[in-house]
Amino acid sequence: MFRLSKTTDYGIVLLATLARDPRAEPRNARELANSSDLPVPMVSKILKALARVGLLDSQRGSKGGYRLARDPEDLSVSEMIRVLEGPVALTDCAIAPALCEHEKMCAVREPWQLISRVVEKALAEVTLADLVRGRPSPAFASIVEMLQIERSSEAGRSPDAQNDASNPSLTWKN
Amino acid sequence: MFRLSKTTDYGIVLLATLARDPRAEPRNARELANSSDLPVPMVSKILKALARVGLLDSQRGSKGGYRLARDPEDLSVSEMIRVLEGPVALTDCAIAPALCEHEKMCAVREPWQLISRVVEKALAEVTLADLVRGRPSPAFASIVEMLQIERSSEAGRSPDAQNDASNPSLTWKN
DNA sequence: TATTTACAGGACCAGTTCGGTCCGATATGC
DNA sequence: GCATATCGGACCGAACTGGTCCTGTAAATA
Repeated sequence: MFRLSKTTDYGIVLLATLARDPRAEPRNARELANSSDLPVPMVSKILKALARVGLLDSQRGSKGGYRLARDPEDLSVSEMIRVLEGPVALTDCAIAPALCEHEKMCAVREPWQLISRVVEKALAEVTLADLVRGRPSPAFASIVEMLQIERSSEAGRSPDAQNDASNPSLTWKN
Repeated sequence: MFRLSKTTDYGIVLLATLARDPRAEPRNARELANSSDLPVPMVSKILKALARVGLLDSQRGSKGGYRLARDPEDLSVSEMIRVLEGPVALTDCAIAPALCEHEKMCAVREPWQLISRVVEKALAEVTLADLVRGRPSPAFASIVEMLQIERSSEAGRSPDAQNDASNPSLTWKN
């Protein structure tokens, strides 16, 4: 139903938890589960997956645990979703045209490809660091601003200039 | 895995098929299945769903069938998705905060709400008429243009001015 | 070296969703 | 009245999801 899977959802929460307070020593599954209020076995499973795809470094043995493998500034939501549940695309034919046997007579393949890329790019403008920082990047903020302007354009260009898109103090809320 | 369900996918194809050549007489499930290259029973099921939610008018009996109930200009992809598989939101907490029991300690709820709304707005900028017409609306085209500029901004503002966003001849491809 | 801690890599399972099929009831046109 | 065609719903098997558990192994410490 067009939702992220719980694995991805929790995975991003865990990455954010790790990014929120960076420490030298690794943090184990139990500790991360507690600070994220998630079930330990599930967290353990997701951490394993994140380590396998290279987003986390794992260390075995006593005092072992997980550490972020990447700079939060260089890890986008788009990439987190991609490694946790595959390419960001609304339809199969937006990944690779050959995946859809109806492509010959399909009237909407090209639109889906473009739409998927728009969604993917928008998600690429949000980094793990943005999530933790509490406000979107200027690039994402300007997308937000643009869409709002586009939507309320029939309202006659109301002077909302004080809420400038380039204002870096824009928060995630609203 | 962050895909539209086949029901939604097929449903939009069917709506596009209906919008592509508008006729006075209704078209039945078999005919629509043939012109869309989709299995008849599935098509029938989806058409029923589309009629139930009001996107199609159905007519029973001989020479019966389905007809678009709405002007293609006034039916957005966002709305098609919403009626076929629920609200456009990447996480449960982006629909209603109360749906998530972890909300108190969740660091990423507000970002998800904003991100979901961005995706929803982008999808709202594409109408059924746009899908059929073969090119995006100027509003959607400018989103595309903006994201591309944003992405290649480190390339030093290359003079791509001939590919203006407001150029209405922009196609869905690329 | 022995012990403890903690991750790796599986298998496994119950519940739900999804794609897909079928049938009786009902409404319409001829 | 009869043929046609949708409506509404039941139904099914397969796949996926969220979630649990167990065994093996690596690292640190005493």
